[in-house]
Amino acid sequence: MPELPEVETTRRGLLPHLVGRTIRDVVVRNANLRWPVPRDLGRHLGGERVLDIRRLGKYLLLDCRKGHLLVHLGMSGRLTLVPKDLPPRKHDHVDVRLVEGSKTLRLTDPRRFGAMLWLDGEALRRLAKGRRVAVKQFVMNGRIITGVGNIYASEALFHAGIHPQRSAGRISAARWQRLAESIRATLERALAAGGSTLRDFASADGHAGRFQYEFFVYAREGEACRVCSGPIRALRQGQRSTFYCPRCQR
DNA sequence: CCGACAACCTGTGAGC
DNA sequence: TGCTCACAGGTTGTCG
Repeated sequence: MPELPEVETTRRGLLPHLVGRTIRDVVVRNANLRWPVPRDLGRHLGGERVLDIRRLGKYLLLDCRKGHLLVHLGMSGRLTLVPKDLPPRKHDHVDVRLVEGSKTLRLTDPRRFGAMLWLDGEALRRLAKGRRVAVKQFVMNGRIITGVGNIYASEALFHAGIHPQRSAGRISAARWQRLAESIRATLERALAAGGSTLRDFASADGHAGRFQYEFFVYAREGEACRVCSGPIRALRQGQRSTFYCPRCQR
């Protein structure tokens, strides 16, 4: 019966058992859910550590370094920790096995309206295929990626070495993967620094953020690139300012 | 823009 | 007991 309270209850139940744990591999017994479960899920997830578990609406996201495991419980799905040698029953479609410990994360779903997908650079590349919109506007599109705004789009593109005006559909798979990881890493570093304060942001206890001191490009027009020493440039895309290094970003 | 509806699939309970 | 039917938490895409 997974409506929001059920999904959130699942998230809270899994959190203390999964965060910090490393995934060994994945067993897909039946890939026929709402969308096919990727056969190579184990290749992506094997060796990845679960950094956090988040909920977006009724979707669950297991955050890892290289991507995110998206789970939807559909109409009849359950995500439970079971003893690792418990034999699978009829509707136990996927097991996510952990490196140490005695538990396995098991997806059960009789009606198979649920979903389990791996979100990474390759997923972004597929969404971007054929699209001529600039990559910066693409990553800021809330229907594609949630939560990437103007500052962090510029910073992440710099770290991925991608020019902000490049068409989203003209970026190679390897560079999409680099960008996906760079977005996650940039957001995490900014979070650790308490966010960025340009003029008005303050945290709940009234303190300014500190990430603005770690900017590589944002609001640094004319200053020296911290990597190549060339001048940082600015431009406008869709009424928003963009900062980039023309030498480091292609 | 909206609402209606179909599609995906299995299990359960009601009614005959 | 056994069969058929309606209906069940969700999401997405199409049609009017």
